[in-house]
Amino acid sequence: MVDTVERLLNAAENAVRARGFHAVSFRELADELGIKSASVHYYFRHKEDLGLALVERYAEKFFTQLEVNAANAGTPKEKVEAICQTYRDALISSDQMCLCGMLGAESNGLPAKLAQRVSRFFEGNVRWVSHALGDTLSEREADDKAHRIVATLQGAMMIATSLKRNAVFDQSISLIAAGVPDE
Amino acid sequence: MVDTVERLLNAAENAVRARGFHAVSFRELADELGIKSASVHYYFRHKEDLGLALVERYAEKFFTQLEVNAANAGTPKEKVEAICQTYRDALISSDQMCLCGMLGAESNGLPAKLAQRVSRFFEGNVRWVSHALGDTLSEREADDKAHRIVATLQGAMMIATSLKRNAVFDQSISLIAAGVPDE
DNA sequence: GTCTATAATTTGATAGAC
DNA sequence: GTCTATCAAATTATAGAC
Repeated sequence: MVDTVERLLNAAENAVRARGFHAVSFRELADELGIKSASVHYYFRHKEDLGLALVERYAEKFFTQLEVNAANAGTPKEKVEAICQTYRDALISSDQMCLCGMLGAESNGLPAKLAQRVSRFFEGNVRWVSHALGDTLSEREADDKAHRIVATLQGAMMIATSLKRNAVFDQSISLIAAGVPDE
Repeated sequence: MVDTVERLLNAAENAVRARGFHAVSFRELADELGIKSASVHYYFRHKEDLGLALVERYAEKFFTQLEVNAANAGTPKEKVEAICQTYRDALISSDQMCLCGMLGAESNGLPAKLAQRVSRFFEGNVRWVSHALGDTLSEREADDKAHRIVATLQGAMMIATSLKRNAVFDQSISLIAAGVPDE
């Protein structure tokens, strides 16, 4: 049997990405694992702790996978394609939007520390893209473009989820790489 | 004294845009208005009814304002600038993201009818932009571009909200109009 | 680690008086 | 239209036995 913490995080990530932080309860997660809600509290004393662990694990996995996808990317365009691919996998494989996209939307209703951790995820995203764009652009241009790319990826996931059509994601991001220098 | 329904919708829209549908309660809204939660149920029997009224009013206001902002827009570029301005006003004036952006994220956790109404909002958005792009583009190109523009606007609002920096919205969308035909 | 039991609060919702 | 009163269920969380 897999580690209980991991099973818990899996169930919680799934539930939060589908319905949001406030719509997920300890009891529901416990039921899914066949344990009691008191046992969930044993691993995560407060719901905020669970949220933090969730984002921590998600961010780690995301950036690790991003490095894998970008390993053979030389040009800025290839690097941007790599992050698009990383986002795409997150959506397509689970049919759910980004954990941080969900939590970012709910931001003002989350415990402060959790909201802050989520915003760090986005800062990391933007920094990665901005750096990937290379130095053919001014710092300001790269920063604007990076913000736009991350915003488009996140918005595309949300809208694809709402419309229940994953193809919308591909449509929305199809033109991203076109605007990026091919070296 | 303003109409109670309107005050209720104002309070609810504010709360939902800040924290999400599930994080808002009838009692909280009642307290804000100085009435009892039973009275809220008098106007909206079920929470789903409140949600539907919220989106209905939001969409109506949005598209009305969009037509106002686009009244003197001739070129595709000017029309796209008009929808960017409409989004911008929604974010800046209230420091909150789009009601439908929030509900779209929570989509899988909402009553089916409500989720469907939200998706209609996005379809309307995309259709408007696609039409605004004119016929210098192929239908497919216009559709892709429209999806991307709406996705970018929504994602930009979410990320600006998470980072608590409205300037991020302007940064993210600053390059949108540049890619649109100037006639 | 997992459980039972339970506390304290909140939630959506309804019945019925005024 | 607004209220009091109330319900049944759900929620986060804790104490303490095994």
